[in-house]
Amino acid sequence: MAKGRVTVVDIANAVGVSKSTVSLVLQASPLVNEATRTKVMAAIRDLGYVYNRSAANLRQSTSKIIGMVVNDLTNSFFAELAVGVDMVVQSAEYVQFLANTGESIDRQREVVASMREHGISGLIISPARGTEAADFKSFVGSGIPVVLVVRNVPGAKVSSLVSDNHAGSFAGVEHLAGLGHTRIAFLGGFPDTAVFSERFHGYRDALSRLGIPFDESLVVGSAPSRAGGVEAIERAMLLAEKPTAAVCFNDAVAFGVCDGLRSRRMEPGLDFAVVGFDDVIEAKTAVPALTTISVDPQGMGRRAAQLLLKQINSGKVEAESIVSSVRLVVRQSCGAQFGKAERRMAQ
Amino acid sequence: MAKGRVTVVDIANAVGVSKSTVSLVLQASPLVNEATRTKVMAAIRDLGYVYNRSAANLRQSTSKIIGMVVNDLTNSFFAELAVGVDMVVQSAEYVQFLANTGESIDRQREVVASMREHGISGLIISPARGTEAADFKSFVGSGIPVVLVVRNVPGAKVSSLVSDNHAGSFAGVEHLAGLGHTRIAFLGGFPDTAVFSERFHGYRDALSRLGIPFDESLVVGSAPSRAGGVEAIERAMLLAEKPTAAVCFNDAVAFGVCDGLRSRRMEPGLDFAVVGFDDVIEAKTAVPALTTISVDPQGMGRRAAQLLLKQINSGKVEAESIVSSVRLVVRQSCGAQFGKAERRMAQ
DNA sequence: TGACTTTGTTGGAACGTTCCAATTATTTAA
DNA sequence: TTAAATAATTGGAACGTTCCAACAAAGTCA
Repeated sequence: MAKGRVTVVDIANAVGVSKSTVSLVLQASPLVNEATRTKVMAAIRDLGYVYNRSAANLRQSTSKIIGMVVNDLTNSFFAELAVGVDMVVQSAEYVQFLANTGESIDRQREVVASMREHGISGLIISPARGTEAADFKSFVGSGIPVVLVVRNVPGAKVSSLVSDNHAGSFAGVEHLAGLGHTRIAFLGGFPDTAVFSERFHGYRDALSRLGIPFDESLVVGSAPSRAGGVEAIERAMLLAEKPTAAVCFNDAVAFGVCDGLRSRRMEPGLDFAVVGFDDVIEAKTAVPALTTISVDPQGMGRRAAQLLLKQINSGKVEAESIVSSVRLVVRQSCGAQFGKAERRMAQ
Repeated sequence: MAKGRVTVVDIANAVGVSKSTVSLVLQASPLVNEATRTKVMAAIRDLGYVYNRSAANLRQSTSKIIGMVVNDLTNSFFAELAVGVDMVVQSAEYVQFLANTGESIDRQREVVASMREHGISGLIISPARGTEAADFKSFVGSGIPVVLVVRNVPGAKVSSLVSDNHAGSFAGVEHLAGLGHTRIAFLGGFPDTAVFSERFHGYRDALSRLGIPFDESLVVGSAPSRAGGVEAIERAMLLAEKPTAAVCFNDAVAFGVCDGLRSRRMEPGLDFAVVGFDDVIEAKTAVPALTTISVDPQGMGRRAAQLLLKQINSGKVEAESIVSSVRLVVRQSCGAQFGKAERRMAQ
């Protein structure tokens, strides 16, 4: 009792077996007799034993821990991504370290190093802007699987799971053009990111496919946030030839665009068509409900975790690149529910 | 090289010192000579050594890990709470296990047990509904500090950090009454939670202090979400004597209430006054900007983490109960910016 | 000079588990 | 009856670190 902590050998003594037997019970081994198993279990309960995974990890040199690093947890897209990961990680009886980098590359380096010291057996990361392939060298060197999610890092020899950004904004533009729009803006996002570039090229390629001239002044970048969206639509509305519709970098921007429209007494869906990107939960319940490109962040989190666990279990780490398909979800913010006559948009 | 992993003894051999010396270098001990320190550091870099914290934990029986459990990470209030915790945890060079329970008590029990097995040295938890004091017995027994955050659990002998819910809704009602309202509803939230009861009593006590009769039909519960808010305002508007204003259970509900008002062609702030609770980031940028009771979830997360770290470091775990003060933030959704004549609300 | 102190360094024993090879007890096969 | 197979258990060595007591070398004091 005086000793700090109850260990396997304590329960072994209490029951009158060896620590090895207790260990076998803990691992649910079929080798141990039913009678002794129940006795051991009883002692475990009575003495208040708690399993020490650190010790086990040390011996086995494998842990049931995975690392999860996101660049912005306050963005509900990433929060849901984390929830998706958490779900499969939990049901596989793993536990996750979660860290938020807030786009800081230094912070990212710190937490990733710390996780590595703690012996994670895999890492899922939505990398901060400016992450380089070299940042994962240490992992590929020691055979620890890494899954890049949402954002890819060129040249990194690790797996990745990203959404089909090009196809997504392509579909958004097609849809708006089908409603009669020709002045379609592309709003929000930082132009120096891979995701922006993919979504932007989808937008541009759709325009050219549809024979709509591309006008550079209609693409206005901003922070990928609600506040950024407000700012972007304000800038776009300063143009001589105003847009009548917009494909937004993401849903946060799209909500900001709606806010900005309202404060100039325009109703999204009626006076201006807005298409978002991501389909966060609020998109469905907002008023007007947001027409958006559904990426299903939670599903993406689940798939990323499954991919990672598969690689952990198989032992071999061959990088796999998955592009997850997206689909357009038509709701109200694009005005598709109105007849042409009812919409008040210039076309 | 053939051996799996580089250890302290490998670098000790490479440099020509003992493993003890290498260990001292790793701990930045002042006892070791500057020359040998630099030699050891060089070897660490060259051989690609990575520190094994599991082994260290085993020996020291203390870890640099804390556990963080939240009931709903998809709610941005809790996401921000987690970010706040993460900030101070990271800068204290700890790392956090984060798990989401989704209000499931079973899941909560599992993850908490798992974290305990992994040797966390403290736990911050926003408990799922139905959590009992007994669920923390194992922690108080072994002297591991626990901080309950957002929701308290009666009878639990652990620290807690909750916001002043009573004062918050009291202030909300006072403000609305000051604008001339007398039919003030209390919308959203599950009535069987402690937070609901505190916020509801603040509402009720304010009414009685102000001499406004309490009308039970004006309090309508719902899920504490955006969808729940839509539902709650719809039910409230079915009343013969409709409310003209509402204090909402939280911001998510308040946004839902705004959505619901709009879909019946009423403008929040102009036709109906809405006050939220929590002050999530979107509250400021939404249109109309939400008048709300500011709780500062990120700050709360930071304070909770500081409290926990203080207890971890001091070694003594005396339960501390902190009630964090709140303040009313007046924005647009309550209509305070308009003169009495401009508001279109029945009063 | 001898007795101390200071500055670095060190081997070995822990920490709590798992794994391996060895052992005993029991059953089956011939 | 003995040999072989099966079932259940076991002691001890590992895993990679930290801590402790001991020690050597050099400097300080009177």
